[in-house]
Amino acid sequence: MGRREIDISGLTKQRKAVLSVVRDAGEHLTANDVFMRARVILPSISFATVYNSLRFLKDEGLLKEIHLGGGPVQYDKLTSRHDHAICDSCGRVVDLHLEIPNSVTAAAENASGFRTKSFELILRGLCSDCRE
Amino acid sequence: MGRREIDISGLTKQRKAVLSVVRDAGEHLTANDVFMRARVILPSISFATVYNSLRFLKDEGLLKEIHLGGGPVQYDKLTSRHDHAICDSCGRVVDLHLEIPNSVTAAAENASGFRTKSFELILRGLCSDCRE
DNA sequence: TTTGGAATTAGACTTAGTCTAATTATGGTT
DNA sequence: AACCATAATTAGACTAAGTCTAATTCCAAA
Repeated sequence: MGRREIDISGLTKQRKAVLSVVRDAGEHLTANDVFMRARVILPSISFATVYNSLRFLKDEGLLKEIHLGGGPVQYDKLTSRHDHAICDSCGRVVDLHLEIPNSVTAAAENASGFRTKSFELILRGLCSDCRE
Repeated sequence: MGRREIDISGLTKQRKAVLSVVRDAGEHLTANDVFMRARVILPSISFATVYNSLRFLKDEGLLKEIHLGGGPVQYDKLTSRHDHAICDSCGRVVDLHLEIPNSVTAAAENASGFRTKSFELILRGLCSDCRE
């Protein structure tokens, strides 16, 4: 419904490089990580272009920004709705695919008076490694 | 259970000032807001002390840090578990008191293998003002 | 092939927060 | 009261992350 079609082939080579860096990464990347890796593909790419491209690609729905306490913003190739767990000790971030009941989001809309665009549950705790 | 007792009267005057600023505020404050207001009470207080005090008070459980996408960290006098809604357009943050079913947090622990210390649902959308 | 808008670039700039080293305050002991 | 050890505070330099600006380059359509 209403979701605009994206023509990836029409992206500039810089945007294609940035997108492929995020898509090829096994984990979430910071803007700086993306910059480092994009330079391997396209040595002349600038820092600002990486930021611009990440914003553009996010606005187009081709990738997702994740904002978690403390550190820098991370970029995620997984664009469908999902949640995150963060380890308080080592900072590891894990994707979670939780079913949040409609009753919860309905209550949230109701209580806030907001029109929901997205929602996310964030769990903070200790990962299995950090618990010993 | 096991929650250590806090003796507020034993706080330094700087920490008391910082705490009272957060407690007297109607809304969430950034560290800079706190600094500005604390200076009214205690003109000699330094920026670093505000940061140190906020960290100390957070560690003692006397206030809560809230990290939301983009902007600076905000400080909240409300220390019990609760959720937040953020307006994508004006940045307004509203506290929500949602009941998150145990089944959801259990699924999150299960899927992540994390030991949960806290969790929060963040709703992003448009507040009633910004929807016109 | 010119031209106008969009994208890119380099680098200065800003914001938010941390770190360090020197100083000051506090509580316990004699 | 004087002394000591420890903790807290201070000023200001520093860092990290990201934004902004102005000049340049690219590209598609006339």
